[in-house]
Amino acid sequence: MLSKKTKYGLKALTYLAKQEPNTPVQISAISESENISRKFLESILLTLRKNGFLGSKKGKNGGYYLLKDPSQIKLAPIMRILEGPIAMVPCVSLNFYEKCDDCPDETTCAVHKLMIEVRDNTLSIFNNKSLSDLI
Amino acid sequence: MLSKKTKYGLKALTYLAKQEPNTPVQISAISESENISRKFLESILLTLRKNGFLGSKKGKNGGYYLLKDPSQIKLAPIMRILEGPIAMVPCVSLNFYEKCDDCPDETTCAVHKLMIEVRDNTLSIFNNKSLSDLI
DNA sequence: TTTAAATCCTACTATTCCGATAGGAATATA
DNA sequence: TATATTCCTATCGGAATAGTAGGATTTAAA
Repeated sequence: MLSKKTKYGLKALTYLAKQEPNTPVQISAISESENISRKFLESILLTLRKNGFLGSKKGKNGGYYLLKDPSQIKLAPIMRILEGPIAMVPCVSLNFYEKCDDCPDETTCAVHKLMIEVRDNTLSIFNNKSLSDLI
Repeated sequence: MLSKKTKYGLKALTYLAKQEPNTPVQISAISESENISRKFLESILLTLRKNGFLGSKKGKNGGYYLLKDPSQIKLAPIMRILEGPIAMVPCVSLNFYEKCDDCPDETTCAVHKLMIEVRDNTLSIFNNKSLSDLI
């Protein structure tokens, strides 16, 4: 299940992608338009900024704006920042790999093979779509 | 992320698929072979039995066995029983649909459309694979 | 220069879910 | 009758989720 954090983050980014470029949009404008708790959204936008997806301007008339053209912002990195691994099991994750406690040998694990296939499918969607595809 | 419950369930079913048909296999045999907590596995097999995937025999020399040929047991229903919805958001789930609080109109929601695509991809894998493909 | 408006930052909290455990009841076999 | 097994309910600690609180900091405009 997608966390609210990720869902709200995607919605906020899509909202920003529809605005005039490089013009700061205030958190409250986004939160009201998208029905997201203002404070929660605040923390989400903060992590998106810290990870290089958003720029911000403080003070009066401040806000957030996209740092790149929506067509240049692929979904996969966003998903990784907000949601974490795209894979359904850590032993199959490209960016968050972890060995399973119970598995002596990954190469013979039935679940492992299956989840690689699922990951590849999902990943190809997130790699081939950008913010502009969500508008 | 796949829950341990689902992962262990799939492993247990795969293990049973490799055994002689209609011959009860004890929980402890599976739990030892697959490195799964015995008590936890017990509860997983119980729900699989209650949902018609497994038969059981009580008492001495009892155990669990598959009710159908492994090639006839598709993965999608197993996933739904153990993991719940296959979709990443409830508003896109075929079997566990729920409306989103924040979305006034699903048809215009960017996340909604995206997640339908992800669901369709994942679902086609789970619909087209059966236990015999995991062996 | 003051005031208001905005982000920034840290910490806290309530609730839910996950993974597991406990302990015994029921049942079947030898 | 003894033993081995599943069946069932209940409980529990820890982690994660979805926020909330409150103030510090910065900027623009009056």
